[in-house]
Amino acid sequence: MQMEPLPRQFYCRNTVAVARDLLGKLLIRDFDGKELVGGIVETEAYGAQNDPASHAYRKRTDRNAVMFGEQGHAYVYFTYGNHFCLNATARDSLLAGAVLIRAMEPIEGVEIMMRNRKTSVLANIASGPGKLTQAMKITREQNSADLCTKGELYIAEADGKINCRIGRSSRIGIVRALDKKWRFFIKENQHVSRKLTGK
DNA sequence: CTCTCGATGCACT
DNA sequence: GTGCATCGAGAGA
Repeated sequence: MQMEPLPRQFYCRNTVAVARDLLGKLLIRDFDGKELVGGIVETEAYGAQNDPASHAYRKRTDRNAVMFGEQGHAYVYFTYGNHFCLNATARDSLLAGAVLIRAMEPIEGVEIMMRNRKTSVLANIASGPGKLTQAMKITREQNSADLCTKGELYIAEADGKINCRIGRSSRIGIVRALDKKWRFFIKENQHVSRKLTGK
């Protein structure tokens, strides 16, 4: 697949708008000479001082530093003792911001993803933030990677039109700022939306 | 099918 | 010491 990365400009906008617009884009991982590709189907926006649920709510630290840096970079963090989560940094006028990429639909390199995930059930390959990073072998090593250049990890426009309905809700797995409807997902993917909302 | 609960490591208080 | 932007096994229905 020959795909051009999304321009830096794309990420230099309101974080919530970027989260919505990342739906349907392609996440591309160059791993060990193989290309792993997935279509993004679920995202969440995280802000700065305006967002009590964000890692960047308080101050800049070693962990969240990337969220305060240039837009269009990967912010990867480790959580719950087992999992990595992938974000794309994005913001306009705020101090910090990022979009959590929660789920994707495997498109290319599916065999390798199955091996990484130790399952052959397609709907279980990347239907969650921890699963997605496991399928694509994304770890802290990819933290701060530039998503706007063709490298080990980037995001590109998909071919053709994405014809789908977009759903919106509170964010998952947090207890603060539940009034903010900053989670976006492609409705057609019932596996993903059902599993992750628990409904 | 749904729900509960333990694992597990690290950032931050 | 506390609390996670989670996952999957296992139990119950």
